[in-house]
Amino acid sequence: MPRSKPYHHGNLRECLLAAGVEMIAEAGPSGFNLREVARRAGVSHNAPYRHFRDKEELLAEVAAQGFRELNAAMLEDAATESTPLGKLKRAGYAYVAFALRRPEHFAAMFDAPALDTNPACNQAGAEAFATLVGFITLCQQEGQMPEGETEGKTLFAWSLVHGIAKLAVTNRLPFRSPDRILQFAISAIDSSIKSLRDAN
Amino acid sequence: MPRSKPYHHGNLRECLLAAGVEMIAEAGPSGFNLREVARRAGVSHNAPYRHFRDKEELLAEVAAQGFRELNAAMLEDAATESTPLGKLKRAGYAYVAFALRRPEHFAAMFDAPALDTNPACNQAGAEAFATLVGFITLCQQEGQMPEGETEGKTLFAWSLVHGIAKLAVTNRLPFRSPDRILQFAISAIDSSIKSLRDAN
DNA sequence: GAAATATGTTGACAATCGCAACATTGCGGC
DNA sequence: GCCGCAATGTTGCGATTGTCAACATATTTC
Repeated sequence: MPRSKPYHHGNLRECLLAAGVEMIAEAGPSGFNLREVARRAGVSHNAPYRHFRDKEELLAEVAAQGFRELNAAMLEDAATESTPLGKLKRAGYAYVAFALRRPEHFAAMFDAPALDTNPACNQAGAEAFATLVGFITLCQQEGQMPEGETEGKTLFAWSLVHGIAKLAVTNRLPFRSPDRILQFAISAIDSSIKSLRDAN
Repeated sequence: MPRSKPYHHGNLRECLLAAGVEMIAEAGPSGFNLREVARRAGVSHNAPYRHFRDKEELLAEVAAQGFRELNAAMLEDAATESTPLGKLKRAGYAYVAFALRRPEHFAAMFDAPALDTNPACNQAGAEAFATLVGFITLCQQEGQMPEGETEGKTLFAWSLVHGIAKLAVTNRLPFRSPDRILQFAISAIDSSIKSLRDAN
């Protein structure tokens, strides 16, 4: 049995991450603090420094975890559709739905400054992006979208859903319920996909 | 001369706001702190509390100032075009350009939690939104866009440019220079406007 | 079994937010 | 012209937090 359990606590690193995810969900990026995370994990306020360089690094790992969940949600939702275009739409829907479901976590994934310098976070983010690229490539291969400019098309789609998600999460959209927001998201995604199909 | 100058400092409130704007530009929302703002204004660390309830309120006013600048930039840029569609495109361009020019200020305007509860900030934000609504209405009146759904169309356009701006500012777009980003923004805006013109 | 290393703890310091108490300045009523 | 009062600014304080340094303890390695 190679390295089954670390030293004292058991596996403090994972516990801290879990506590961090929990705390982000409750307090958001501004209320997030190392000492409380340590408290929740039942260790002293300095124990986290054995596993993370500083608060920022722990937060970045929490964000990375968010990207993985987002990616999983997109893949799962897309799997319920059979056509490439259907999958793409569903992935966009899942993106917005994730933001609505975990607003604080979503904020932690994108708002933190210099977050793009963390390897784990970048990796996880790139995988989520790759999922979108994959769906668009699929659309192109099956003739449901013009060839070429795959990256540009993906960035266009991503920008739209990201904008919707961000505005929704910061309460900038004039809809009262999450359902109305998702409804708007669907119609916006539909419109944008039309423009992706027609133009180049 | 009615109330030309307040009491001791002169007009501390305005000074604090200016210092706040300056500080946001340099340190961003996370590095922003009341005491440094007070220092820059040359007053004690508690003087700001006579003009703002707390740090959050000062930040909200700084954000409101940002919305006014953003709005002015959109109006100014749009004025260089004569057609309604041209104005709309230019406004979107100005939106992204503003975010690139003042990334920290842009972040302060949208990332701060519970920022939507501040009246001044809401007011300024609503005015910027109204500018967009105005351009789209104009497009509809001049027959360059189908009638109806004005708000929905505006939200669609806003979401797109906001997404581009946010992703750009957080370094998520694979472009190296601001110029390349703006170039992408223009093509994305063009695509989206096509879909607004064609579909409903 | 002992040395080295990984992990966790205690204590300290500086910075920050915001409160409370105090000082000063300008205004209105007489 | 003078005095009380409210507006404005200051000093001092406690609580919280991030992070460093020194110390303690458990695990692995030889």
